[in-house]
Amino acid sequence: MAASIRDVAEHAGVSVGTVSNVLNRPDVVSAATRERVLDAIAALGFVRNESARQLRAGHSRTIGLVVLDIANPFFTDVARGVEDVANSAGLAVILCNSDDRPEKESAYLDVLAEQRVQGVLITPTAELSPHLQTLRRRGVPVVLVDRRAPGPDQCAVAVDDVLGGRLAAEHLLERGHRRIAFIGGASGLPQVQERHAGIETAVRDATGGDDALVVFSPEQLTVDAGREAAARIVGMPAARRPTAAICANDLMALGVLQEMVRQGVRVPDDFAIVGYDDIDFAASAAVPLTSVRKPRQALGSRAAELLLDEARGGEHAHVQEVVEPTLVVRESSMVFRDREGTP
Amino acid sequence: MAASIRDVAEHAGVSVGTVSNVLNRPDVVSAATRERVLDAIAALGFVRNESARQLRAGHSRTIGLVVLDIANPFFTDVARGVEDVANSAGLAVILCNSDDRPEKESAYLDVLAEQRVQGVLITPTAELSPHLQTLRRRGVPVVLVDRRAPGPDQCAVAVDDVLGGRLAAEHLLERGHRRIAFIGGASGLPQVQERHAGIETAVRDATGGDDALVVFSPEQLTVDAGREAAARIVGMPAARRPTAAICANDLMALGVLQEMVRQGVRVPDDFAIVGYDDIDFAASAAVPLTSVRKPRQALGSRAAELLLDEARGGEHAHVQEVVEPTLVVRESSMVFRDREGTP
DNA sequence: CAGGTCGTCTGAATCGTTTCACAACGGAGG
DNA sequence: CCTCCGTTGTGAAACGATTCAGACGACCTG
Repeated sequence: MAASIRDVAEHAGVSVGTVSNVLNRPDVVSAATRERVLDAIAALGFVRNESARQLRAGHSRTIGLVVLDIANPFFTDVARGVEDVANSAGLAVILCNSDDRPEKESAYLDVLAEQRVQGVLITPTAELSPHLQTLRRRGVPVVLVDRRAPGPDQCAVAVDDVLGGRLAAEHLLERGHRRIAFIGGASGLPQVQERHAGIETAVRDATGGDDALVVFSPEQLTVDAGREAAARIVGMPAARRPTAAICANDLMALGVLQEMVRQGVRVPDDFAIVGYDDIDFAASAAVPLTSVRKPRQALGSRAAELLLDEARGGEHAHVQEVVEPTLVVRESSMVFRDREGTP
Repeated sequence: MAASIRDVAEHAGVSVGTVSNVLNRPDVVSAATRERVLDAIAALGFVRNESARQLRAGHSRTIGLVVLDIANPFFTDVARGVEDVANSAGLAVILCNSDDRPEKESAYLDVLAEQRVQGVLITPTAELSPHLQTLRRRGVPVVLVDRRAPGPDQCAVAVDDVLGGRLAAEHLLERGHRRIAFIGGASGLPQVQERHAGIETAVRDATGGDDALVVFSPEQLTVDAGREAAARIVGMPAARRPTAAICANDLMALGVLQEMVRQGVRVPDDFAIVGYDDIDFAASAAVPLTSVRKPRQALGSRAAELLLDEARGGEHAHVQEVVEPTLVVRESSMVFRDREGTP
């Protein structure tokens, strides 16, 4: 059906080797011949067959990216960072969505192995899949994204989530909150556990105990889960009810915000909310969300750079980067006096 | 490096043909031999080489999906629909983001052609790229998503955006609005133009003229663009200032909402907003957005089904589907009396 | 017992590209 | 005129899986 390099060769009256040279090393072929070959290519509508190239080369010109939740804008921003770097290196990205489910993750890792991707970028589910180990044993570089490496034999670009949790908690504690909810997930993601730990430390430092912290662990880290948690908070007796919440991600924070508003709870006057990730929608919520900012796109591009370096071969020093998040204070956690500038 | 089918054959003491049979037609090989081959596969950690399969097969086991803006949750929802269908057919999806730029789109179409994808799903930029025609001439099925087909020789799953625009406009007109802004894009996307046309019709039917409609055409359909348009609206003299806006998508609507709130304009009491697409974030905005709902995920899955049907070969009747959107009324367009239930 | 059938396995051809050793040619230098 | 060299171009051997015609027994049937 499709024209092959051989058809082009015949049409141009040269050998297949020459056509290949025109394609890959145009300088070694004379201008006249090159012209003829190029004409033939245009005439036949020839398009290189990547499969054949890859077969010969032993590897493909793609990398895999496996994320936890494609519906979370955090990950689309990461993906964009990855894409930019990969594209300028002439690589395509195969984007896979594990939905935080180990089976889906494993299935995708198998697909990527069969595709002979040059490397895999992954924000893994709670447990590191054995398929990841297998991949690495086969010599496929794997870089963890938004997750610390388990050892020094692997690259990772992570965020200091203990610090992130601490920043969020200290911010609320400074504003006088003494009953704070942490709305995290039950999946056991270390990122979330670290945030929890950071919050606990800050709370303990400020109050001398854990009593000020109420933990909610919904199944998933979604907007709906945030809504439900908010409903439960509103239903608590006033004496024990938290006055603020730190959410494990902005999706949940938006859910909390929405439910609070729906129930007539004023944000931030009656209830303060701090999110995590600082996705764009956090700033565009009608009550803009205070959030712990991670460099979303940079996370992706940096991880991709490390992956490409490792894939390029040569000496490669594994790097475990941990970037520090910052707190972006917006209206959702400002008590009224702050807005007015009076003490 | 990696074990090939030949290594497996040697290790198991059989021919390569037999190994291939174990992989593809396990029933034609005796249980004993199958066992031996399976053991060898496990022992060597053999993983099929997709490139070789594809080369032989003449096509890959992937489809391409090209979207206008991966940061827009509308498209991630579409992508999820595509993914579900593709995965259960054993196909992988290569997700490409054109950013509404024809050059990027063309570049990605070239990549997809080289990958010998089984088909391409695309929400194209304003002009249909010649690369699309080329693809189709090469026999690669192309299905348009959220865009009408230019002719009957092609599948498409579109939305009746004239109706969508009309629904949005009638809703506002019924509530008494007589100066309405349409915040669309300058890129010339037919979807947006149709919405515009539907709005114009409704306005003309209700008021007998075009005077009630003010059109804004920002460069892009983003949150920021929405914010800027809102700022311009607020800056207009009260006599000419619209009392409501219909936005070409929810991203812009969220931007408008945010800026209005920031400027102290009450939504919906002082200004009503209607978005388009009904992304999840529309409902979770603190002033929940009225929006024109499109079946986002279904759009993707239906398009993928059509593509697979066409790719499967056999007789395939091209289908141009046009689904009807519905208006989801939420708070952002409810005037106060509506909320209270009084006329 | 010849001939046929069935189940199982083999081996070679094939897909389209890249790569590399080598051939052909022309010109420069001796 | 011969040799040497650089420039171009050739052609065949990979890469790894699939497929298909056919080999080979074993078994059945008339």
